[in-house]
Amino acid sequence: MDKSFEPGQIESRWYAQWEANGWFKPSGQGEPYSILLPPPNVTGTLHMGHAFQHTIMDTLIRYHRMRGCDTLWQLGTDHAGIATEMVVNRLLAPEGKTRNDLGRDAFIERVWEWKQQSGDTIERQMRRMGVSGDWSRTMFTMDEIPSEAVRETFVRLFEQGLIYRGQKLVNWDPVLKTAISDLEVVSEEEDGKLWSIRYPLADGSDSLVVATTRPETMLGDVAVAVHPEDERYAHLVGKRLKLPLTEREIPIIADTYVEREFGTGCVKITPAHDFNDYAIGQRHNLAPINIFTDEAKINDSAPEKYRGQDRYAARKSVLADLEAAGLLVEEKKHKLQVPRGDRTGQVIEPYLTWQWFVKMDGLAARGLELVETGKVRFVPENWISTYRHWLGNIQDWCISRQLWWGHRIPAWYDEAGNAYVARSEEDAIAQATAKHGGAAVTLRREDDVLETWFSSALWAHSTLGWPNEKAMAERGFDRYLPTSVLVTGFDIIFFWVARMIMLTDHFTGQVPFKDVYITGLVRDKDGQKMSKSKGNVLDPIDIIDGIELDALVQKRTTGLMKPQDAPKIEKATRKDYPQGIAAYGADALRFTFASLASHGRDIKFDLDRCGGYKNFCNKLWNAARFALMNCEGFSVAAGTAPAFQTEAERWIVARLQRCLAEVEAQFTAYRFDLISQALYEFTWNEFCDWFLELAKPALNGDDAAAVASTRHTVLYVLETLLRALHPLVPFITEEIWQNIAPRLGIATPSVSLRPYPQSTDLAVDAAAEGEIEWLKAVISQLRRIRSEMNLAPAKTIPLLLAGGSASDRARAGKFAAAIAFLARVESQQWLQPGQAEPAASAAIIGELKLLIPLAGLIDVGAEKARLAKEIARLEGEIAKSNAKLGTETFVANAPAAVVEQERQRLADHSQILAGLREQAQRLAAL
RNA sequence: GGGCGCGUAGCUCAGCGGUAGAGCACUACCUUGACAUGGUAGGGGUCACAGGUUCGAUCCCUGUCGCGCCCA
Repeated sequence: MDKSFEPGQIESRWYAQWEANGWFKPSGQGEPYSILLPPPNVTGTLHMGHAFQHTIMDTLIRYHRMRGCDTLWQLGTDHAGIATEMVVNRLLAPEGKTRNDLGRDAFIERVWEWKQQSGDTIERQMRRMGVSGDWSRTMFTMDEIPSEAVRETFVRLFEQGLIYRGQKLVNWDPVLKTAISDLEVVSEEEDGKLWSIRYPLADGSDSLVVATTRPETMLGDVAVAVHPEDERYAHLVGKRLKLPLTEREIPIIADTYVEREFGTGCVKITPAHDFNDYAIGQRHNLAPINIFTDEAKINDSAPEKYRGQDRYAARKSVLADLEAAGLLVEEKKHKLQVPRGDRTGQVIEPYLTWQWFVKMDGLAARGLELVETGKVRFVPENWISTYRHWLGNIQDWCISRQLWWGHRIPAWYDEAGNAYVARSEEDAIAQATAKHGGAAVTLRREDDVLETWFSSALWAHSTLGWPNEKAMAERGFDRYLPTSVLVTGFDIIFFWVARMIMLTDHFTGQVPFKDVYITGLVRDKDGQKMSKSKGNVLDPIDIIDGIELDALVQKRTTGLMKPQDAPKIEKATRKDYPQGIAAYGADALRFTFASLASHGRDIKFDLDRCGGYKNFCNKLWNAARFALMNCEGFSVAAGTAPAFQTEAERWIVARLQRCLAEVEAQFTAYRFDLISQALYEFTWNEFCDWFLELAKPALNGDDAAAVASTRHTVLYVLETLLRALHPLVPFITEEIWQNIAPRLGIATPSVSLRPYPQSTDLAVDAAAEGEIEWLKAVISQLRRIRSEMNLAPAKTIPLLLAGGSASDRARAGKFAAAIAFLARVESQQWLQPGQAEPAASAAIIGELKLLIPLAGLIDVGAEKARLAKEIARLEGEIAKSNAKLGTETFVANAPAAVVEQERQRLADHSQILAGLREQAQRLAAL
């Protein structure tokens, strides 16, 4: 093995072998354990959020696979309607073409070409992360099986009366010219203006003033509303206004929606262009007037002079005309919430269109019930309230999108506009013919497609073959549904988790998954969301492979929506990463993600932390080198248990047992941070820092049995540890394991095929733990004296031991070699009772006194100061204990064990204090 | 306005009714033979603030302040 761990050389090699051997496929044996991959955009690239979640899923899958489960990790990709269509639109732009120039079929052809070309990028990147899913059964949402599921679902829901077509106000992206979901609209505060406009009464007797941030929409006003209890306007309610710039008259109505304090207390009502106004319009039976085209230009419902103007041009014209008419009262600055599409960044227009909807009330009630009754469990469980809140206030789900890329809605229209929903065109024709009394009809297929989340909502059962019985049998529908756990972010609880729960239950009677583990969102180290426009994006692959500064700057500053931000981003990048990014390797990155996966909602990613875990990998690597160097020519037959000859061996096994018990418990609790912490601490602080150090004198000692046993135990514990770590850091553990396993006679081809170590496999020897804790205390005390007395590390010291119990004497004898080696002690000698102590630096452990003679080594003044400090500390502790034990209520009310513990602490501290005081007096007498 | 959550070491975060922890950063010493991506020792916290419950509160309750996110 090389002197240091170099991740790049080993990762690709092992991954290829694992995959080629088919080890990621379900074994078909054991208890089923399955996970659905939230399908990433097929033409996208891997980002930190994916890398994080994939790490969690892979760790769970590898853990359960090693525990003998029949593990299925269902992989797949999503067609991502809007996102993909936009990318292809952008590709067409340089050719000077739009999708309409190509026509539907040719455009879709181009999308498939693009998918062909870029579609495996993210899958390649997932392999770099070590993702051990079953690639052989990966699915794409536009494949035949999920497409059939989509058609079948749509038709059945329609037949059940749960899908309908209706005209409603939706969020409209006027550039993409499609409806988008509420959840794809991001409202942020922006600088705008508030205009006050005077509306005269129709009879000319009076006027009132409305305030608006969108004056152009006045062309579609159908009323002005005031608060019913607003005395200022009470006399006007019911009267009519003459709407400026148009010839229309509109009523003044009263509605409690109006906030009296806002603006003038008069609100213009434009039902076709505002969600609140739409609701008011319905309450007051006012027909909406739509004044926009699908591109947000003024349409023919408005006075002629404004027709064809873009919404912002129209705003200018309207304001100019109002000004000219003397009706513009005021213009002032105003902050307002502006809704923008999260894909395009365009200002979204509430827009009245015909769309397809799923009725949600019944489905939502059932979805709620499944979670409330624990059929689906949220981890952490407080996410239930988010889920509950959304389902409790749910609106019907608008599923149609005016796009071309996606599942085309299986509906056909006749010339009269009647819709026929059917599994095929033949069925639709048959329905239409029947309706028309057998007369031949011409049908036109619905142009719209379904929104992407519609197919994702079926993902749990469609990937298992539903509704095709043959496919269901082949893919293990009965075996793997419900899946074991869904790992996903809280941002898509609504988009995806809730819809999957509702639809999988509705069509299969099963929940899609038993647990939902909700992860936090990966942010940068300052808690900022990572985004291209902020220029703080990290690419997981760059962390694995490393990247030069210039290349990183280049990456971050190209393709920006606002190219003017490039200098700022470049500057920040050069400051944050003056050396670029080093290659940390996939294992370090995975371990970092695991250790950050506490149950919070933000994961602040700090590269320094990743550096720490790369060092951890190197530590493990070198521990293995040590083991191999000391085991040359040593091997045992398969299945031979170590003899655990020495206390140190029995101690490390006991510590390993406790570590494994912790890991088991934390896997159950989905606490990957605590899993990684337990393994990190065991590996570094116990195995490396103490066991391997204690092994050195044992391996170099004269006791042949101890040498053999220690060698065996080093290998045994290391092999067990590698198995325990494998689900988190698969590459490095495989590489090391391949070197270790043959020494133990293990012929298994991969660590991933070995059983996960269980705490119950190992014995805890409490006596050995006590012995080694004593030894650690002695060595720590001696090291502390050495350090505080400024003794050079290489300098050896003589040690005198005084007092002490029989067990102290036995232990000192037994561990003489370890003490000599680890504390650099050249001689060890017991003072006889009554024998005078020389001037010395001292430490006390229970009844035992450790003395390092001053002669030539130690400065008396320094030792006095050291003692004084330690005495003061102990006095503080003792005072605290005394105060507690002196409180009657404490002794009376606290649990006996707590009181006893406090007494013991007082006794221990007092004993040490007495010894140190005696020592201080002795020095004072010199 | 409604809801959820968070304020613990310089930074990122665990913890949780009974002696405040980790990683990184920091200080001193050390290139000894697994590892300087390292070793040894060390410094650093009135656990946001104020009340309350309790023998005992960083932890439970209430309020205040500050900061996020989601929904209106």
